[in-house]
Amino acid sequence: MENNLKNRNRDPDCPVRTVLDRIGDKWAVLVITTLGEEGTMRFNHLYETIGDISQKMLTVTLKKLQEDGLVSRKMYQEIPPRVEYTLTDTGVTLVPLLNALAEWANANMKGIKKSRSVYAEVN
Amino acid sequence: MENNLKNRNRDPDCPVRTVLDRIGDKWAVLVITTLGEEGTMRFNHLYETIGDISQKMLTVTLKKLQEDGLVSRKMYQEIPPRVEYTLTDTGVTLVPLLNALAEWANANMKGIKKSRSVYAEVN
DNA sequence: TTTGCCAATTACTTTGGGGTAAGTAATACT
DNA sequence: AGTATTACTTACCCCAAAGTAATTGGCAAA
Repeated sequence: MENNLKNRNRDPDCPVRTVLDRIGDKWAVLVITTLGEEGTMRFNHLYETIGDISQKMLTVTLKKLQEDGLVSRKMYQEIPPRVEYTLTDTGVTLVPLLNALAEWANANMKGIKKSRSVYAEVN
Repeated sequence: MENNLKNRNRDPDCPVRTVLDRIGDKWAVLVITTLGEEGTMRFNHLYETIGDISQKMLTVTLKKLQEDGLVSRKMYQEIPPRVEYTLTDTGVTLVPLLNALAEWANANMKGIKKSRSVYAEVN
């Protein structure tokens, strides 16, 4: 409660920013919410479910999420290769927050779109 | 509940993406949470409170938020000019969600940083 | 008369996110 | 022999987002 706004915002280690670097990433959010609904998934399953992500961005995003300990990766020594991705316990705790945002989005999209079109008319 | 994941994700009007376009923006989040704490603020007050945003990005961000109807702008015909920014009712409803994310960030930053450093060592 | 204030705007440059396409390893199938 | 599969990696390129720095307008105070 007694946080100093200025200090918080200037802090290079600001937790909010640390998190936004990941959560603000559209692909990361999509991966987390998708894993949150489907549980464990293989690479191509994620790739097809998300639909418009490229392989490159999926690889990059998964790597970042592993790095942060939000997603775990399990590789099977088989041919053809099999790799499974699952949310970690920490990752799971993020899902309800993202879902809350999604619900907010659903509830407010109409108003936002209307506001945008009104704004566009005036300008 | 019976949402089809694939359809949802391929939908160009997907609410989640519509919202992420704004919420995923680091500056927008900073502006909303700052206004959420301080109430009405003038341009320079926001500028100084956020600290490391440029005037340009603050202007651009405020414009986007107005466009979406999340922030209202009130201009006084005075010299030197005075402009006040306030969250709209819709904008206010977003604050607790963003604060929840901030709390999550605070609670999990330590773990994330540790995970990152462990990951860095291995690779 | 020069400076400062406030809220921008403009011009210019840089960064990097993200796309496409091709390549890779190792094996099984035809 | 040739092709498919899986989970990537690599190389190359583009464009929009964001940063920097200078400028504006109109008035008041030093």
